[in-house]
Amino acid sequence: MINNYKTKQRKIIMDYLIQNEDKFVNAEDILEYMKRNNQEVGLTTIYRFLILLEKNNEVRVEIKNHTKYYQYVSQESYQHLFLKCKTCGKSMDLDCKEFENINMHIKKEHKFNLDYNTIIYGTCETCTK
Amino acid sequence: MINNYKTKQRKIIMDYLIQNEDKFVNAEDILEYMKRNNQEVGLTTIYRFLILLEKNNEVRVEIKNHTKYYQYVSQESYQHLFLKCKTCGKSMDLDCKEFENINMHIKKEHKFNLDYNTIIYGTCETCTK
DNA sequence: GTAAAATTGAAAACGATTTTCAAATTGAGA
DNA sequence: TCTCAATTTGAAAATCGTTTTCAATTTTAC
Repeated sequence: MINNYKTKQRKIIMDYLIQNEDKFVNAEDILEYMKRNNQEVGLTTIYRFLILLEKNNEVRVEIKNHTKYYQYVSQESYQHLFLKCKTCGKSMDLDCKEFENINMHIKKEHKFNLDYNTIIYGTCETCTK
Repeated sequence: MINNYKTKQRKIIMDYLIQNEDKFVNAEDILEYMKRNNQEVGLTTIYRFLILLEKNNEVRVEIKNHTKYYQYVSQESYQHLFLKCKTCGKSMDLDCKEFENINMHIKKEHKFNLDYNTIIYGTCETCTK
């Protein structure tokens, strides 16, 4: 949660990301929002800021068709596993309790510390049928 | 395990992937191997075959710096979680027994069927220090 | 053996992202 | 508040992995 929102442009981008916390958006989505709202933010600036957010673990990242999609993650200090259906895109957090078990097992037995905001892919019940 | 290896080109690519089962390789790696061994396989063919293998769940896929890397997975019918250190690249399968618990929990409580060969990222013990 | 289907590969196109570089903005210290 | 250094911005150009195109070749089915 480093203070990266000093400039007008970054504040606007952050607003958009927070407004759309429930979905994954890409640079183009952000640019279009800017245009619709007559905000002046260049595409280059958007890309640069997204890279910064990624480095700071403030977003989940997903790549689809050679395009990066971002989802803002509010509680930066809170570690998650995140389930996502490859078919319909539906997604959910793995509840904290179960996550702790998995995390502990992996830490103790496999000597790995899971990343923040890892996305695990699968297929949801509806799409499985 | 569909029979996609009818042609000379595909056989050579498969040989290379199986030889390098322990690492992730990209299209360029495969092309260079071809050149070194005076095999005639075009880059387009390599890309096309990799897309096919991905569709058939015969490879694990990882994207790094806008480049796709592939790792051949021998037992196609066997579902894995795969841990990978983001820093040093070291990786390992999550052992079957523990995986079953996680898989069951996710299936029952969250109504999700995990993908084959999902990669989970983290940091290994050495790199954490 | 023959026609249809699938595969190949060189070249061109694509397109998301990054780089460049000069101008504008912001921050820190006087 | 002024000043200079550091950071940020953005338009345009470059990058580069991947995909498309299309004609030629190979494979398959009957």
